[in-house]
Amino acid sequence: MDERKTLFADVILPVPVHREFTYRVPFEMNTYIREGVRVVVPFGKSKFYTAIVTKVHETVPSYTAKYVEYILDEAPIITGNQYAFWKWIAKYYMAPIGDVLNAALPANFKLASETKIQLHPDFEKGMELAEKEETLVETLEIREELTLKELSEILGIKNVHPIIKRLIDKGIVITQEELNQKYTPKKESFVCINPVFTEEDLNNVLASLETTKSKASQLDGLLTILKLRLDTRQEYIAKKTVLEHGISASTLTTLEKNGYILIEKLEVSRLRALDPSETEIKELSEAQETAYREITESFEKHFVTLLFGVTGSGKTEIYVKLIKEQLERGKQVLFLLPEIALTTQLIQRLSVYFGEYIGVYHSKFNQNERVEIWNNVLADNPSKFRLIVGARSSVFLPFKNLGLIIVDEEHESSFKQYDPSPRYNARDAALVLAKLHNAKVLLGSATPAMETYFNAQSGKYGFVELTTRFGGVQLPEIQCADMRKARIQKSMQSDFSSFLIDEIRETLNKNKQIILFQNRRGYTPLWMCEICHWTPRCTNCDVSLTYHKQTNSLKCHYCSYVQPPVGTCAACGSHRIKMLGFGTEKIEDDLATIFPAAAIQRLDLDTTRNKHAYENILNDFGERKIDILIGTQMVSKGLDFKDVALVGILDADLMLNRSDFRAFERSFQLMSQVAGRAGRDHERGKVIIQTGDVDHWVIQKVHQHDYKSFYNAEIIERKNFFYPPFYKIINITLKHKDEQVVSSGAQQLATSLRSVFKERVLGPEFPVVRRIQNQFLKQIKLKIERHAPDSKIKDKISELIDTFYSHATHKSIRVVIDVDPA
DNA sequence: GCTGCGGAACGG
DNA sequence: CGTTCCGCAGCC
Repeated sequence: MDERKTLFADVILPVPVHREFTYRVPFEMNTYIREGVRVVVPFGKSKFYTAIVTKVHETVPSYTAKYVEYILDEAPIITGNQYAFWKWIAKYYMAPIGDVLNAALPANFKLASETKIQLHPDFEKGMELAEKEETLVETLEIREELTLKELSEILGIKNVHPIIKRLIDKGIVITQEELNQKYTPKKESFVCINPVFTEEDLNNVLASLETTKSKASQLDGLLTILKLRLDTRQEYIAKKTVLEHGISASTLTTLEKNGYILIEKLEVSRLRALDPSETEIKELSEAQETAYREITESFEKHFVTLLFGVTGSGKTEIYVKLIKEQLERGKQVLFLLPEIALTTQLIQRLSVYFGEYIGVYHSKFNQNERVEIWNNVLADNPSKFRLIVGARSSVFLPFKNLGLIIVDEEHESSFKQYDPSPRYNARDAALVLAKLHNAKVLLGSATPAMETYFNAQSGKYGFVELTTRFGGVQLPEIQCADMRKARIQKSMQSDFSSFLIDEIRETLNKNKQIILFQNRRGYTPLWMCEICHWTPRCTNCDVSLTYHKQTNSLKCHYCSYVQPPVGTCAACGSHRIKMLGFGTEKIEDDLATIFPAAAIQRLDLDTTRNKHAYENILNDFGERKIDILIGTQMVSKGLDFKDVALVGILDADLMLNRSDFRAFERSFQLMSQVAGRAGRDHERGKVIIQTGDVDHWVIQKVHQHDYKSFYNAEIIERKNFFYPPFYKIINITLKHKDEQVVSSGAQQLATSLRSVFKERVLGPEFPVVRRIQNQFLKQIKLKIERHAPDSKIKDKISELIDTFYSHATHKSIRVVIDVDPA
């Protein structure tokens, strides 16, 4: 009787919707349906999607549910902990659960159907057709099937549905939903000795081959395979390997034909095995040893601990020891890093210790590779991928047995995702993940986020400090170049102070390397008519265009708008257009004129578009093929090169004058991190900061390498102005193409929020850039007390936004919510 | 009155 | 998100 029960399944669909959907389970699936498996379900009029089952129950819904089409997995591919984690992300960051699913699952786990158009099998020519119908039929005769997108391109029509409907009615075409399964295992050829042969048979075969000269290559081949089998202790030898040993493919074919060997295609992993090695962990220095011991002790009392260690203090070795200990206990470890720091440099360092135990997971990995890592983590495979080193999205892997999460460079803003939704912070989410697994968290940084240091100070987190640089190298000597003075004295050479130029020259003479940092790409960010102050602006966004010399074009950094440079002022017709400001491109250019003999390379978004560009540039720098590296933020992270003797920060004011509440925190972090690139080996490095405000307190703190006193000063500001860590911020941005609509909408939403949250509501205001991609923006900020009931507040906000949307005039306004903005 | 477009509603 | 429905503008 049990079999006849009517079951229903609640599922999450990969669409940006907040709720789950209920489907009916066909009886024959009753024994197979379970929580955490993927199912294929119809959704809407004609689509099929992969969905995740979250609950199987018998509650009959108030509507007639559609049936589950089929079940894709025998066993769950997501765990109960993961579901809880997804729900937390959705709730805390106010994101649709479908968006969380999309972020969490590798794309190849999802299959979606796509509508394809085909000619009706009974269609015969001769019918009277309209021009567009004729074109379509002709194309289908050649192409057989077309997607809706292709069709719309061919016909030059945006809405193709009416045409298709007409053609279906006339019996000319049919539509078909094609499901595309994406994950395919990778296969390679392997050879093995035919297992029917006993040892004795084999000897006979060898002996017989030996007697005939013409069979020498066969003998050679067979012996090679036998040797490889002995060496590797594997029955199956990769064909590739045999070929590398000088055996020809034709020999192998002959051996197979004679029945001596078998050649088979076997599934292989796409994941390159890292060179395993049995390196003993480097002896920790006394300071490291102490820190290690303190962390272990701290973990007994605190579930999160901050490791505050100056740049170059050797945090990695401490991590290694902690990871090793967890692995020995049979636990999984997650090591989170900002995307950009996931360079081969660090992975190689770790692979020396952990070899095959490491799985690397980040955006440059293709979808098939991600599925493989996923499956291995899910299986809690005891010999593979025990340690996941990854960027923010690796918090979504199906951990079963997590013992420790390390978040290195925890202050990095790139742990926060903005686009697409969910707008989550992987560092904060990691804490929740760890809690679910009863695992420990170690946050590491030389310049902790204000929130983190605050929590460590208040005793919420454990705190361990590492104050000396590894090997006793001194922190770099930091000096300021007073740009205001330099400009008055006219001692500038383009955008460089003579002080910096002299230092660069001296460094080059000493045959050392230089890193120059400027947080702005392109050539010049601003062109201005000297007569009337007109500047070329983007037609879609409210920003001025940046000149890129490389492409000789004016580009918008907010949308893809590009236009040729202008020679005359569009407002007054004058030809006197001057360039203001400077980006990495201009620095590269000017420097090449001043130091024609130096090898100069730029490292920014524009030079790292290709997959391996970043790696290649770093390799060249490591091999001393580059003397001067000029870059944006990219140069501030994880670069570890011993011959860098000088670091120049070209425009500190640019960072300090930004209008967001984290401007000082970011400036301090960025400058300290860039400075840390200097003098990583024996010699003390030098850092020069160009600024118009040498007395600026933040610059003073950077100069003194004094994070704590920076923190103590900044924390007062945060308290006085109701900012984190004392208050949590929620940004609500409204977008609409009509400025009037967005303004009045924002005003009304702010009023309704204010009725509940009172003075915690700020705005609405135009953000710094008030129009992006032809959408006007208005921003409302909420500042909520740290200890306020989070869940209740978010429910209330959602409710108010729902009410807001129920007004006809607001339906076309897009509302974007960003919780804890970076 | 037809066609094509864009906005809004909705999916189970 | 993708589809569908609906109202509207432009056109003959």
